[in-house]
Amino acid sequence: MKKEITIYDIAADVGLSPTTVSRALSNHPRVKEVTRNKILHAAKNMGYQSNIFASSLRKRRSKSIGVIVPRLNSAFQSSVLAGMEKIATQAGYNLIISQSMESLEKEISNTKIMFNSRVDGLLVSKAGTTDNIEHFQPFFQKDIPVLFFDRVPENNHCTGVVINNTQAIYDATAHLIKEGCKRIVHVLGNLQINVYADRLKGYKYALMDHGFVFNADNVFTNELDEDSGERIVEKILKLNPRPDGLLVSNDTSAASCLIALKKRGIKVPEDLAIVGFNNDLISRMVEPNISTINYPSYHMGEVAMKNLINHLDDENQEILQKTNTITLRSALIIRDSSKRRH
Amino acid sequence: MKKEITIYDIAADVGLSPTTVSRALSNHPRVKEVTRNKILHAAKNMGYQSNIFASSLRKRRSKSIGVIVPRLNSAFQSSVLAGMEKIATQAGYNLIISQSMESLEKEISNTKIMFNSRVDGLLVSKAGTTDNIEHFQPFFQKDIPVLFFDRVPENNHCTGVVINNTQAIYDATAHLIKEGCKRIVHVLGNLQINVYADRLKGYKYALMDHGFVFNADNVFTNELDEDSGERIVEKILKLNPRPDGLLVSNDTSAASCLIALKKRGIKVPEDLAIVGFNNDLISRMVEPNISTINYPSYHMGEVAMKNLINHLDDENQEILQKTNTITLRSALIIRDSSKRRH
DNA sequence: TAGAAGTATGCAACCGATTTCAATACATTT
DNA sequence: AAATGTATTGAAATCGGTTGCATACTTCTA
Repeated sequence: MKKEITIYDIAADVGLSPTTVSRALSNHPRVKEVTRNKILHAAKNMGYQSNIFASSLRKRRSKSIGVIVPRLNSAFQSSVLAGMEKIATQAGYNLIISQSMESLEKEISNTKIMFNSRVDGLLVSKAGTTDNIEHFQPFFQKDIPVLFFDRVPENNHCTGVVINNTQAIYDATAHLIKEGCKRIVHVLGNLQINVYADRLKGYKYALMDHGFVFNADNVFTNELDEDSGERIVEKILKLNPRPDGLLVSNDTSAASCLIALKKRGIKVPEDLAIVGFNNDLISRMVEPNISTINYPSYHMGEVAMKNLINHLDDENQEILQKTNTITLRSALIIRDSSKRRH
Repeated sequence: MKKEITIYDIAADVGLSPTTVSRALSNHPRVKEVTRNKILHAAKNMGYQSNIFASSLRKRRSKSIGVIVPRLNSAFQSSVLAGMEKIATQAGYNLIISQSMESLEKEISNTKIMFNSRVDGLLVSKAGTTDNIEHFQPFFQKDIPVLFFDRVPENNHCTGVVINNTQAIYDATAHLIKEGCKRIVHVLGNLQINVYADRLKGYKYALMDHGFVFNADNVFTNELDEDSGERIVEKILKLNPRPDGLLVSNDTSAASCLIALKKRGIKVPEDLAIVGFNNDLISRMVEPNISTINYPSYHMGEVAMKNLINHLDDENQEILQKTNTITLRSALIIRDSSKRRH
């Protein structure tokens, strides 16, 4: 392997000490302008490349941030990541990304790797089965900031960036009621996840506030994947009286339901009104367009990263410690799949 | 900050030298079984955490791999990344990910960052405007393997993982012809990108082989985003005679076209048959389902990462150097949007 | 039993940038 | 001209793990 150019080589070249070279390269003010230029020039000429390992070893920080998501190949998550990457790069941080595959075990293992990689901060959206946060203890102990997004732990020691899931589904439910729905089915994912637990609350509250009685039979816990529609619709058809409103916690599943319904000749929204969640591309592409909750995913990535980095750079640790939750604005988007009045 | 536990602390604790501790921790064979166990035990007890900076500095490798994609928030890319992450994690490599936003400038800057981060290898899908690969020179010079995927440079010094884009569109075109289409429009992205240039070839060859004359008016270069349908359909309607086949280089755009066509009362596939590309979720969800090319994105991520890591681990550098291109199987999936015969 | 061969451990020199403390050079003030 | 202050620079220790070479200790062979 070719020899690397180090600050010592530069120092020898320009006849100064490594100390001065180091200072010049990091724009330390206590180096004469002329000297600095001479050094920068030599560095460029010699093809100098700073060694981040040496630097990180000495400075005890890596200038990198870890991100753990349940799955990389999800429209929502990749949009969040895009927002994070933008901010991180701007601020000179690297992004180390891994996925937990919705498994607590993998999440623990990923957390360890991130810790060993000495990330300066960690951003996490929990796996479905994660019910404790023991495995983040090493981070807490070393005061390495951990910030959760979307799926946050119940524990309120942790800072999280979220939307108001309860409110969002409250609004969606109220909307369906206003459209004349009498029996609304709510389909959601694993209730261990705050996101879904909160939404269920919103559904209940809205029913209550509008004089409806909550009925557990109308709540389905389900995978929300591409094929879920068939299973969900089968269940719906077994209910008597037949539901006339459907609230699905993700647009992919909502679209899948829509297709399954149409296949059976059930009209949307006339026979059954649908509202999805996320405002994914798919909600705008199927027919009828699916009403949904706009989830500002890209923005969530930006906000989460910005907060974490602010915390790191300004050394005003307290801000994040005192902040408990950052709630982003989400909004109901009404489209044809739920318009039953004229 | 609390003091870190180092191998020196462990050494002092068990009454051995740091050398032996280091060897024991990295499973070096020249340490007695008993000694090793004693050391591992102490390490665990004392809460030892290896310092990768010190290790990387000395060993001159980072155990991390860089990935540069045009955009993170794309169904295709995020699926590729998911495949890469799986393999990388299994092999003990970290993933440092960044996006070029389709800009050469950002790609260059990202490349520099990756180089400075001393990734052990680099995986790249080129930005649209990238027409040279000068900026990877530092990697080539230092013999750090760079592997391209999907969007690869023309230059055939580089190893790439791709599908046979020419064949894919050839098949799609031939299919449309077989379905009775006489005038087929092909919509694709920036022709600087090999992916689209190759597809255009496939389109031309297929026309030729079936006795059609290629007509440049039938080729549109376009953004292939969610809103592209309106613009594309407007252009189509200006053509005379009216086209009866549409080959769109991405499913999002194909779906967008489908919607724009339906809005105008043009029947798919009767008046106009459509074939998309990628086999994204959306192609299966719209009505009619869109015929498309199955692009094995997850698999591409796995294969690319596996090859890169093999190369790194086995030290048999030659394999990758001698491999020019790895082509994955893609296949035409025929759905309702292009079935015109009974 | 001497000598060879092998096994287990340690010494000390790295890897390359940063930073504390101190020294020197230079400018300004009285 | 002396004193004080300020701007530049440098020596050396440090971050923590790895590794070539040396040494001590076993075991085996002739």
